[in-house]
Parts: sequence; structure tokens; C-alpha cells
Amino acid sequence: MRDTRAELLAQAEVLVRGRGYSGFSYGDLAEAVNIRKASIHHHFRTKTDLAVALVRAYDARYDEALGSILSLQSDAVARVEAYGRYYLAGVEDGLGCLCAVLAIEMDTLPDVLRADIAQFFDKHIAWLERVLADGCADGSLRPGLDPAATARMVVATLEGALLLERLLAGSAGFRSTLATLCDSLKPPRTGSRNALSSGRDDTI
Amino acid sequence: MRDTRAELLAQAEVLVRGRGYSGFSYGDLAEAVNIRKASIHHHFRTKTDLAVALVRAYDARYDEALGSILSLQSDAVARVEAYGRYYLAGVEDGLGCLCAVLAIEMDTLPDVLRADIAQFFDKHIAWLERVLADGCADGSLRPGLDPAATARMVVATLEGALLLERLLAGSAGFRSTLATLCDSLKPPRTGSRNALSSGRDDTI
DNA sequence: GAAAATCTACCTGCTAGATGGTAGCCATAA
DNA sequence: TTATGGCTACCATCTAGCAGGTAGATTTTC
Repeated sequence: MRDTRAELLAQAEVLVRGRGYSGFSYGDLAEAVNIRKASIHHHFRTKTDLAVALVRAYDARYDEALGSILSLQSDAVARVEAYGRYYLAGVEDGLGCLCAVLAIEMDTLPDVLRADIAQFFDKHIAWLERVLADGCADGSLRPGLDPAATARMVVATLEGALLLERLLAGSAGFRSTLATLCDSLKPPRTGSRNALSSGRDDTI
Repeated sequence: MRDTRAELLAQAEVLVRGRGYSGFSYGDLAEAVNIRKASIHHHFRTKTDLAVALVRAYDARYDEALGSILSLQSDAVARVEAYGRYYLAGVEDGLGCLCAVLAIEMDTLPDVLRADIAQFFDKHIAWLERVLADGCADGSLRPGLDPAATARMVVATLEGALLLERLLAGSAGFRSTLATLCDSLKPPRTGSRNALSSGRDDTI
């Protein structure tokens, strides 16, 4: 028995991330999942309900990712790099970040949604701040680095790179930006620019 | 005599930058400018034509800005910072970057538009690469900095910060990211984080 | 310099199709 | 037997865009 609700979420996410929130319709989604438009309302009463569910699911997947990075990587730079690699998947699939896509349409977004998105970013910034503060404490980061401000910058850089490189150089451009970002976090004179592993890690 | 075409461009830009391309309609625009919907077609035959005109005008304004930065600032970091301050205006007005907004909806964008947007970003990256290469040559930047990669990163960071901070901390967050970004370009141990001047410079 | 033709900027009124959403019916599976 | 999940058939509203008209300014022609 197929899980229509899950299929709806999956396809809706692809559509929204590719063409924006108001750029996708129940009609598109119905076609993608191959059920009638009206049937979608059975699973998600309104379009806003669907969007909220989309963000919650996306957020939950990132929660898992953040946790797994902490347990797999112990070095601060490696953690940031691993975090960045989750964005890479988006570039490779030609999809923007769900929350960035929604944030663009802020002015017309329902309040619930706007709050959820803000929380999404706040959480990531807080997580990075923690990671960076730890890195400062153990000396693996450039001395004098401000964890709070740098955390904001990391999220901004990655979100921007995802937006940009999806349009321009593709994953090569994104990898270059991620490497440059990571380099700027390291203590000076370590010298060697770390070549980013080319393997794809996971999908978010 | 009022310049309706200019008014249309101005209002359309605000609408698009605030709610996305497919999130704004000729109906909205007609209301904002207070003419009938059909009359807009007299000035811009199709919505795509309007979008193209919007991007061209936006691009031209940035061209001017890039030129004026070069003549006003001679230090590389100061140039990047001045460049970043043009984005600040967007945060303060609660408006995203026009080209970023359009880039989000890539999958549904007419080809002309997609090309124009790509060119917009390419131009900025090339300009920054030039600025950074000059800065490397005269020693005002961190040694070992890769101008090409860093140029991409700068645009990514600023675009991301604009997207993010419009939703979160507002101009304070953006200023913090811009300062952190500029700091990461400077040679090490210069020490003092430069407080960003709080005045608003110009609008793009 | 007056008449004729053209152009500009807008209008009303329409169209075909898409939009999100509702009502109610029917099959299947628990 | 009763949810569940899907369907058909709607609806009102909005979408971009078109046809055709009008008032006034500008240009062309005699």
C-alpha cells in the first residue's frame, strides 16, 4: 500500500524548492503524484498546512543531520564542512533550500510559516555558534574568531552559495565557496587549502 | 506629467523583491500605481518583458555603484565593505535582492531572464575578483587568499545575509556578517574588528 | 495655418485557463 | 460497519493577456 501523504510531501518539496512557494500549485502536485487535485485536500486541508508540514519535515531531517555531524566529527572545521556538504546535495539536485525559498516570499507568507522558518535558521545559527565556540576553546579555529557573528556568516554564506551556484557553476562553484569559507576559519599559516572530498555524503 | 512607466518599474520592483516573481501580479501592480490592469500591457507587453526591464534597470544601477566604489575607495577591504553596504539598503527596506528573488524561481523562469540573472552575478563576481586581485597585489589582503574563489564567497555571503537577516535580526545581523566577512579578508593580527559605520550610504 | 493622420496613454470589457477550496459520492480495507 | 482515501463535479476568484475604443497630443501634408 502506498503512502500517499509521504509522496505528496516529497513531491511538493521538490516543486517548492525548484519554483518557489507561490510558483507551485495543487494542480502541479496532483499531476506529480498522479491523484486528483481535490484529493490532496484530504491530506492537507490548505496549502498553508502543506507548507507547514513541509518545513517541519525538512527541519526534522536537519535535526538528525546536526546530531550525526556532532557524533561523527570532532574537529570544528570538519563539522562546519560536513554541515556545508548537506547543502551541496541541493546544488547537485538543482534545488534551493526549502526555508530560503519560503523566506524570499516573506511578505505574503502566513505568520505560522514565517515563525517556523525563522526558528529553523535560529536553530542552525545556535548550533554553529556552539560548534565554533568549542573550536575556539580547543584552539582548532583562528584565534579571535567571534563564534556568534561567524555562525551567522556561515549560514549566510552557505545559503547564498546554494542560491548562486545552482544558477552558475553548479557544484564546482559551491565546493570552492565551501572550501574558502572553511579556510577562513582555520588558524593562519596552516597553509594547505584542503581539497574537498568529492563524494556525496547524504541528502537533506 | 507623471512618468507612468518609471512608476510601474519602481512599484513592480518593490512587489517582486518583497513577494517573489510569481507572487506578484499585474493586478497588484495596477492597484499600486493606480491605473487599470490592462494599461500595464501598454508599457510592458508581457509579464516577462516587465521582469526583463526590471533586471536591466537593477543591473544598470549596480553598474553605477560598482564604478563609484572604485573611484571613491582605493583599499580592497573598503571596496568590499562599500559593496556590501549596498545590500544593507535592502535589509533596511525589508526587500530581497531582485536577482536572488528571481533565481529562486529558476525552474519556471523564461530563458532570457535566467541568462540576464546569471550575467548579473557573473559580472559582480568578476568585479570582486578584480578588486581582490588588486588587494592581493598591494598587500592589503590576507596572503594566500584566492581572488576567484573569494569573490564567489563574498557574493554568496552577502546574498545569503540579505536573505537571512531580512527575516531575523534585521540590519544588525547583516552588519555583523559584513564585518565578519571583511575581517576574514584582512591580513591576520591587525587585530581590531572594524566597527561598521552606521550611516546609510545609498540605495540600490 | 488648418486639416488629416498618427501616436500615446489610458480606458472598459472581455476571455480562457489556473487557482485554492468545497460537497458529496464510492470503493476498499480494518 | 466504519474509517480511509480516493473520486467527479463543482465554485468563486484570480491570472495574464486581448480587442477595441476614446481623448488628447504630435506630426505630417497641402
